[in-house]
Amino acid sequence: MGQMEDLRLFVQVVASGSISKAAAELGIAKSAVSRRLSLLEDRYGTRLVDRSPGHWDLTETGRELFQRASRFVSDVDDIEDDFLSNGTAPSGPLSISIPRDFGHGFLNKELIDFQARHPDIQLTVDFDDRLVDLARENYDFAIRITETRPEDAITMKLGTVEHCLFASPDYLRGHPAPQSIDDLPKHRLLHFGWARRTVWEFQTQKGKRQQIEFQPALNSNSGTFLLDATIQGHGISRLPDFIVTEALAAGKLVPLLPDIAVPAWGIYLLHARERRLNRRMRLFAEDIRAACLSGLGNDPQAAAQS
Amino acid sequence: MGQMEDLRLFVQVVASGSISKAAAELGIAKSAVSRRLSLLEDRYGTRLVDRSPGHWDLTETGRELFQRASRFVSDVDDIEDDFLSNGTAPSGPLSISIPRDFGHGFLNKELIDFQARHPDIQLTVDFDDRLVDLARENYDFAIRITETRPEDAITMKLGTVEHCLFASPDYLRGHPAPQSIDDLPKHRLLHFGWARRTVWEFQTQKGKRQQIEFQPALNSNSGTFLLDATIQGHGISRLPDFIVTEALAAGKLVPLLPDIAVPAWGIYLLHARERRLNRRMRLFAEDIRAACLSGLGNDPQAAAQS
DNA sequence: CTCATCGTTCTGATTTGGAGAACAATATGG
DNA sequence: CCATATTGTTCTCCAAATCAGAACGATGAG
Repeated sequence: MGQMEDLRLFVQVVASGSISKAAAELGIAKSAVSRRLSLLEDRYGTRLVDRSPGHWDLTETGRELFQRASRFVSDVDDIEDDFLSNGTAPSGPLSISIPRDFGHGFLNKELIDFQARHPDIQLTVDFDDRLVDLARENYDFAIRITETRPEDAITMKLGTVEHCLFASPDYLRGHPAPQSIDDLPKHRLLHFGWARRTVWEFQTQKGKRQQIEFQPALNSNSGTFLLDATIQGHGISRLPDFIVTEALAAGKLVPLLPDIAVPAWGIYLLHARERRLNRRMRLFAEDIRAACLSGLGNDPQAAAQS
Repeated sequence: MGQMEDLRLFVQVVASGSISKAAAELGIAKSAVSRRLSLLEDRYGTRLVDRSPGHWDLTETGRELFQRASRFVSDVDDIEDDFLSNGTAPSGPLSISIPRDFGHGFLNKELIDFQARHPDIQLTVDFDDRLVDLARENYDFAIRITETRPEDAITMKLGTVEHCLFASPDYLRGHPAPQSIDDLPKHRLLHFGWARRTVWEFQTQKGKRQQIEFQPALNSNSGTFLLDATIQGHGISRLPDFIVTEALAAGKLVPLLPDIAVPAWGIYLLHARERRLNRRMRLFAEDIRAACLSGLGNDPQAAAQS
């Protein structure tokens, strides 16, 4: 980063009125915002914001810095806007591999919008749940939703996916809803993936981690398939929010153990290690990142992670 | 870095009129300047400078960007100037360990100037050739001049020190000057360091690496001592430029094999791995780095490395 | 008094950017 | 016309910077 970027962050922080809010708006951790503000204050040898939990007060120096820095920050934004549109339209191929369910359920609109904004980019979207070999199969990007960060590519974390436990009302008529995590193995559990026996991990309201080990009643790599199976009363599944939105709204599914937290999976944007980002890739990455940050416009209530 | 810093670099490049000159003025490699300019052009999707070896032409777009970016860059510089002086004067202890010869022969003026500029900083300068233990001995910084980068600390490379071979005219009256690297082992060689047998490495004009192995006639860790010994005709030594400047000017020493290159040693600024830079350290590091970049003002002819 | 939320600090991991080598391109001088 | 020097470009590796996330302290509200 640089000192100019620090001034821009300062302007953002003051405009937000809190470190936590600024972090959410910027899409970075609040520890990073706190740290950079402190470094700026250290650099200038003076406090710019008097703050503590529940207290926020811009100092006289901070007020003056905000006033002066705001002017050039908007100058820079104007320059960026003008020159980003001033050049030739980006063109050429851009190929993305996206998990089927996530793509259809979450990114369709965004992908179409991106194509509309950049008609000269030849966008290829491959809906595929395989772990593609980015370099060999010549993808620019892949999106993956996993519990652990992929290690064989350069990854950008776009956000997280919350999971919940669901069952249909029909299933629950024949099997009383579980009252605790320990009750789960007594049920028919539908697992995303392939495993003869597997482990689901949870976090209780008190922060205690707990696992269950079980033999899945059903295995599949299709979230849509698992959704359908769950709706038809085949058992309890653990599914990401974006898959179940409609079924929940229609009353076809019921959330279970809502006080239990399922560790979120990360949404990662991957590209091959040796691939430097070109302009199309950068535009796509920025759009996708912004979309995930704002909850993809589909659900403005979705809060940015912090 | 960030997009604002890239615009600042662009302004600097245009003002310099060449990538090589801008690199020298910025104190970074020309590959880095070339790279960042290309990335900026890639980002805006248009050429900002038409350039090739010997050719330099600002495009229309580049001209406009330069004009607009120049304004806010000077705004930012004004803010930096005002706010850096606006705060309380930096104060507190700052302790540095510096090799004796390098410190006395090269940094005295700079250290005094630094103290004058920051009277509230309690500067402690320890002229010591030992490899100090930064953390245990509580130094903020150490400066070291070595062939290889120190690995047990965080290092910033300040510059390089050129070495040459020297002898006194008196010595050369009794021992004909070496005509080639192969002639060297026939001479009495004075070595900086401690070694029963050691190796000196050279690079011929054609880029070929060549070594000699020999038993030093004299070992010492004091450049001053080796200088005196060389002046008194005890043999041939390999010494850094900053030690021999006066003796050369006075005709007390004669350079040998001037077409032969001695691999330069690096000047490194070290601080303990677990030590975060405080304001005093940062000010010192910036001053020292700038001083080394400009050849320490003692020799304006010294060109910046590139 | 307890709980929730905010801000801070620390550590490990990840990303970014620079150094340097190698090479291509171009201009100049012999 | 050829050789050399200098500039600009590209690539790879490594160092440095920065971020994420965990843990903890502080503060306010109920």
